[in-house]
Amino acid sequence: MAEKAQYEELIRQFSAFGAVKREMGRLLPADCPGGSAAVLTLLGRHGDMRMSKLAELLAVDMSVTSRHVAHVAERGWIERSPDPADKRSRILRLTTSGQGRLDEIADRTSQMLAHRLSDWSDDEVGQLTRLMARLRASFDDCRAPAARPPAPSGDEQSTRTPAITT
Amino acid sequence: MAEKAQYEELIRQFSAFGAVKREMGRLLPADCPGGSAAVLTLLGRHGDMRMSKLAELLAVDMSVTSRHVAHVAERGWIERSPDPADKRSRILRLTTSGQGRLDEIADRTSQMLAHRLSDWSDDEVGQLTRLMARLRASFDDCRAPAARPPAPSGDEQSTRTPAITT
DNA sequence: TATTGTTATACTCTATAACTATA
DNA sequence: TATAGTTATAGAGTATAACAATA
Repeated sequence: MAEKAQYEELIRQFSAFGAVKREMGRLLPADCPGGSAAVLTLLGRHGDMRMSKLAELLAVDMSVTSRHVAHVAERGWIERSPDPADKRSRILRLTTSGQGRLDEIADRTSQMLAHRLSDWSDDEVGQLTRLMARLRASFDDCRAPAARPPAPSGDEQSTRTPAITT
Repeated sequence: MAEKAQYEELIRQFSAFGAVKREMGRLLPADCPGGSAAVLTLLGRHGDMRMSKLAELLAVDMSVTSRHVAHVAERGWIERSPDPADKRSRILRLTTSGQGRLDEIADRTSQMLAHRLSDWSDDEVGQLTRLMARLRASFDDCRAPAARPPAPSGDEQSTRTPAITT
């Protein structure tokens, strides 16, 4: 358990991280903004999946996912096939064209990082990756533990807006 | 120097970090969005400063800084006094009210981190903080590097993508 | 002519809510 | 009634460009 000053310093780094994120975004192709790149990356990483699964991996609302997916589908980078097991669902699949786009993006961003982090050791890059993954996990875990959050309004975090309750 | 796969994994963590950032943003007061909180934090941390200095610390365009500053000034959290040395400039200063607001925000965010990172050691929090600070520095440094990186030898126009050929 | 700061405009990302079509 | 996905709307953040006042 760290001290308050340490948390405040960490929070400042969180805030400053936006500059890094924007710098990365600048080298994306004009027709492939960050949201589209994230969709391609996750489909390339985890293979075919449904909208709901993708929304969970993106950690955004399904409505947001739907827009990003529509954008990449319009450009032919993914296909949406009906799910035979559930006709409400759609299975997302990377096309050959989408794979090419993904490769291009991965090349650009990797080269950029290789340049920017040229004086980082292999181990340091790994450390940052691990710590950020754990950070994300620590935030995800706090969904159901019996702690005492300051605002006990009793709602579960979901990837989508609740349905109407009438 | 790390391998490409390692960079790609790091990039995925960058993308996923958005969820953490949004989670933090949710506990900010309704009248104090992230941009305002950042202004208060930096003024509290570094003391009085001019717009241009604040823009540099925020790592955003001055036009963006101007909007954030206007927002907090309207609420009486900072004061903008004319700079006697340069009448184009304005000196920004945290008011008592603004300091109170800042304390409240720092309390909330620190408590939240203390809760989420309750199983992190003091040293781990420090490591993440240091690595993120270094990451930011590594990006800042690459503004005018006269060095010749090994990968790109003759290819230009990596940042700017031509318009879509409809 | 250059710099400091402001404002207008546009674009991206996000969440909420309402809607459809299935289950 | 509940779930999967879509769409409409609104809010926050950002960058570019045009502008005013001053250097």
